[in-house]
Amino acid sequence: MLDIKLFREKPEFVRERLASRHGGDEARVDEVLALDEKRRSLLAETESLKADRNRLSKDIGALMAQKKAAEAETIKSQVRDKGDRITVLDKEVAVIDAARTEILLRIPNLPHASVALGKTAEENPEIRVWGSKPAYDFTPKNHIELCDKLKLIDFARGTKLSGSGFLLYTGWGARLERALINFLLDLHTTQHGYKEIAPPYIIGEHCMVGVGQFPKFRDQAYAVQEGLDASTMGKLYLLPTAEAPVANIHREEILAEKQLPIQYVAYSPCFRAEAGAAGLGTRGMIRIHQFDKVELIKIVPPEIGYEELEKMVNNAEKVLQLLGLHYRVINLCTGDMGFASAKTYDIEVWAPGQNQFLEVSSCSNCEDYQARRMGMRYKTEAGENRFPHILNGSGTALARLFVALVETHQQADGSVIIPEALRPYINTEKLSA
RNA sequence: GGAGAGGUGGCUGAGUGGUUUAAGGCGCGCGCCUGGAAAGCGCGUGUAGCUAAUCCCUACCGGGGGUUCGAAUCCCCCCCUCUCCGCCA
Repeated sequence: MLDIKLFREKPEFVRERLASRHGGDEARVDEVLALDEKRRSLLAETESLKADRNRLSKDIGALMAQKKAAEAETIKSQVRDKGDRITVLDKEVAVIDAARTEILLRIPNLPHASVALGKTAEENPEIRVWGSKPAYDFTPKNHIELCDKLKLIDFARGTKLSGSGFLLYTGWGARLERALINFLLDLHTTQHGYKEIAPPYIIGEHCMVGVGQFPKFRDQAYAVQEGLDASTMGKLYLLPTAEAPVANIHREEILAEKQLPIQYVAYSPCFRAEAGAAGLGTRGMIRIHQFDKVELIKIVPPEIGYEELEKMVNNAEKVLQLLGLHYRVINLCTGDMGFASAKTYDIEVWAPGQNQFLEVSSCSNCEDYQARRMGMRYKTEAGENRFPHILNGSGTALARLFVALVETHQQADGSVIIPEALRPYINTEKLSA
């Protein structure tokens, strides 16, 4: 969440930056400020009453020790009234506090100054392009046809098991998926300096709040089971991305500066309800309820947040380069950015069978927005506690990578050539029927 | 799932209703001492809120609620850890 001090000190700035996103949230700035002011004045009154009470209670203690029970009783009756008033005020403060927090949790991060102003995806600046669209002397097939013919995926039976939006990988398809996961994990651990993490796939609500999924996007998550809620965890949910557990690893901790930067890489399946999303219900692998992803997380001092973001994008690009895939990097404009992000690069890979670019990676610097929600800080050498920048990026998403791979490297006869870099993981040079 | 024991600062470990304003120790920082160091001695050493403020004040002893003038301490609910039993890949 945003720093409440920023609202007090630069309300105009906050309004303007919020308006540059989807718009609408800037109206909440005044609500926050009104609640904050109310809260502080109540707090001042409550705390001075508490100070009185503490002092008088101490006097009672002293009188009791001197066996002056009658005098003690006199003071007690005075204090009792203060106590009643304190109870009332405490409740008022709690209500206002909860309301203020509720609003703050629903206000998105502010876009970084370098982010282009814009409303829709059409206004996202293209940053760079790698390679070019591959040429074919035949009409390239789409992945659905290729996967059917090569029996990599059994779309019909996947739907039979779990409904539309779920995939059943079979034979070489399952093998290819596993090979890609291992390839990605090895690349990022051995070449890019990330530490491998295998997180739980079922996570507490507080993790979802921490990364900014909740409360706003609650309807996009799969809840595991009613009645299994724990008081400190809240309900349990299937993770929508490994970002949720992994970014939260150090929540409520104070890290030492020398521990930073921290770099984690984690494979996990990702579960998304995709309520109301376009493109679901159609066949294929582009938008599904469960897909695999290898996620990159960095926790870094604010000074290097943006250089680290550039490095992270490069780390993700390396995947596509090694697999011989054509892609472009775009910078999301203010109106197209995700909730918690201050700056986001998307990587889109070319899928010849679809004749379109597919988003396979989204790399964001959330600055201290998530760290505040999680209570994650680090102590500098000078002894100051600060919020670190938390970055997340896909390195990369699997189902669409699978699509781009088979569509790009397809041959006239419907077979698929496996790129050199992937062969150690799959033990074949070619997938054929 | 059942039974029992626990959860206190960076660590260790006291504390069963009132000089606890969380003792003592370790660690860490500063100072004294020293040719220099060790030892010794002295002072300091959590988080957050409020604030012009490192002063003061308020809150925080796993989490939440309650009793009381006053709760680390008493009561209730929950979470977690450990040991044993049960179940189990």
